[in-house]
Amino acid sequence: MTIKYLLDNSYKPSLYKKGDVIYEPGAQPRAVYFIKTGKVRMVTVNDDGKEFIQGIFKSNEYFGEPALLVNKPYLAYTIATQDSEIIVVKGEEFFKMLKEHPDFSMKLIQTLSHRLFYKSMMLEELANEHAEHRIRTLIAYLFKDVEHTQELKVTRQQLADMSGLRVETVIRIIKKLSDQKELKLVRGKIIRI
Amino acid sequence: MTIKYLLDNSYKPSLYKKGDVIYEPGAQPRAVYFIKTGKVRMVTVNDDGKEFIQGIFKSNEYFGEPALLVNKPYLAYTIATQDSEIIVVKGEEFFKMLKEHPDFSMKLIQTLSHRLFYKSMMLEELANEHAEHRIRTLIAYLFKDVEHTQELKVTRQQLADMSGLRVETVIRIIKKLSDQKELKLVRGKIIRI
DNA sequence: ATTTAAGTATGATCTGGATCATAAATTAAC
DNA sequence: GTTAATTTATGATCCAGATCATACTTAAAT
Repeated sequence: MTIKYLLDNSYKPSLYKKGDVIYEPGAQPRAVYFIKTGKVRMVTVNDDGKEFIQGIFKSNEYFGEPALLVNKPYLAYTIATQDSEIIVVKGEEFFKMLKEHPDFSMKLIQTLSHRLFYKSMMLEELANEHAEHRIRTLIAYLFKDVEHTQELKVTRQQLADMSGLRVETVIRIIKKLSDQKELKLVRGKIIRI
Repeated sequence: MTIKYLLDNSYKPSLYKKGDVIYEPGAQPRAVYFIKTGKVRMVTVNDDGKEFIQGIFKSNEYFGEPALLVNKPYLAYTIATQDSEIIVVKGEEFFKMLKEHPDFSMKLIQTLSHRLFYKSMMLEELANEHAEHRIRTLIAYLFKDVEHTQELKVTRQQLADMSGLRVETVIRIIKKLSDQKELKLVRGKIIRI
């Protein structure tokens, strides 16, 4: 719906190549980003260079609004994980869209609520649960998102970066879950059971 | 603004006593809660009974919208931490408010964005940072909220429940921060320096 | 004013997951 | 199709923070 609106109104997408940084922490937000095609990851990086994946966004989704809306510098990097076409909508235009399209405004509220749900869930996991529980929850969540496919297209490293664990730990746990027949491994890929 | 609107329109608050549970995880959301007076804490509880504080809400704030907006069962308990007057606004009325008051809708978007910011910050901390860093960040954040007062009115247990650490660990770290003159302790209370 | 409860304090021990190291298997690039 | 780069795999060691135990201090009930 919203992407359609943007396309219909002849917004031209910018092209980002795999690995390109769309914005960095500390930068002042001036726009909202609608993904026409491609995929990005939003990551915070600590002093040791360890990444934490705050979110993954794909085509027909948008990102970067919260910082713009509260007018605070970005906390995270947003990086294209593959070549992507992204429509960059200037702040004023975005606010205008919100004002003139109450249904879009409502949609945004729901989107933000969804993200809050995910973050609340992960906070609980990181605060209170052990590695195995975290990975179980995360995998269940990721599978819910792709009901048609049986295979998860995430690496162990990505799971680690989403759960605050280390690759080795994730690898060991997935192996264990596979031994316990909670999932299947085919050539390293995680298959739902 | 919003509370004023509700009061002007003669909404009657419900009374909750300290310790009362306003809603529980699993329950289907039917309302949004505006705090007239008092304070509540929103907590998730794991299988071992360990609490994680997802948020604290005080007078003139509201809570419970995300679950209503995405129409999913609550994830957390919300519990009055002191006697509170709370205006319970039914779902339909809340949606009506959103429709009829675009400025309120905009305010909500900003509120949700703020909460996302906080949760992103804490996720990064819990995923990547050690105990001392977590407590430093959390204390700085809490102090920012009360610019006038010099004393933090949170217990070590609350800090533990917000940071995913144990009381003993929090106590030791605060002692250390005090030794390093990063804060002052007066009768156990944390004072800004 | 006293009892009771909640919060702070500190030492000793234990452990889950990090870290380090090394190699095999997949996938991507040329 | 071969080389290079990721990703997966597995063992050995280490350590931050959890856990357990016990005591003291401050605040809240009665």
